[in-house]
Amino acid sequence: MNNQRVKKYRSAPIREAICDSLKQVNEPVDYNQIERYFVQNNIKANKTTIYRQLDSLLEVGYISELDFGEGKKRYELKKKHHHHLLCTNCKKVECIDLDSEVCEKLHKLENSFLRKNKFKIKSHMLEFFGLCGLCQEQICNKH
Amino acid sequence: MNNQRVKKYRSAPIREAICDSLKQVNEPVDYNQIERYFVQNNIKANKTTIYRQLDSLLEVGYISELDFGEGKKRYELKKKHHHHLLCTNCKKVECIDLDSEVCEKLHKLENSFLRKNKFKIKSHMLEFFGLCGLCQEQICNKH
DNA sequence: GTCACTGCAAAGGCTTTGCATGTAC
DNA sequence: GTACATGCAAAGCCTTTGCAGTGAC
Repeated sequence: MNNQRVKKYRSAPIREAICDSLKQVNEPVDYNQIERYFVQNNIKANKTTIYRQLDSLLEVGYISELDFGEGKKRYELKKKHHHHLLCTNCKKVECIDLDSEVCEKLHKLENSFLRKNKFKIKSHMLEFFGLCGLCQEQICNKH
Repeated sequence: MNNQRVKKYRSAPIREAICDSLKQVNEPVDYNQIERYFVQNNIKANKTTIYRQLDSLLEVGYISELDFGEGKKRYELKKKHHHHLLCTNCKKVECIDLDSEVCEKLHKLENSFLRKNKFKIKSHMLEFFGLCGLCQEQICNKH
């Protein structure tokens, strides 16, 4: 039983433009931000095409898909495992690295799950929610 | 400036039924599972009403809303801070407690963000994805 | 000639909004 | 009589599907 479809990717301007748009920023972006990039750069593309090329990029593992519970997905270039800070006020997302001590603890933890819960961990998601510097100021000034 | 709307909740059978449905299970459930509970128990309720009462329950902090990137929300009775194991195959969600050492590390970390990134953490989300015991067996047997 | 790339229109899934009725306090 | 509880229909948002044309290999 061999399920591995071998898909031959061809040159695809839209796909490359999506990659460019993701390279522009250091944060996970949603569909709308990608569309905005296309408009600003005079690139015409259909919604369907963009979503399909995002799928292709996910398939080949060039990008990652993220969900912060906003009712939509975000995408970012795949890179070294990291985490995010999401400002619940302005919705800005920052990427952060955790110090290795914490990561090590998490990985040890994951192994222990296999023993205790018979659960084989494949990945985890650790995201932080709060207020970025700017929003803290703004909210304090309101009083 | 006082934004605090004082909402007086009245007796609401639908709201209570939602609570009952959540008490039945020890896992975060989605809208469909709540609806199924209603059908099974011969409770008639409109979709809108259910969603609105879920909002009310969120407002008063009786339940929590969760998002595992499934394109829908899950709800659970609010309880002591904990985390989840989500089986990527059968979609079952288990609640887990982390040992206090890990939690402490995470909280220390959160405080350090305020100093380093000027980011005031209000909450975090740590969820694990993998295969539950049953699915591991099933998938192994396939070969 | 197969299959990837693209577009258009439509549908699909989950959730929210608008409007209207009934009813508790 | 205000405002909460409920229902129905419709819309909204994000995403996917179906069908069809073009073009690369």
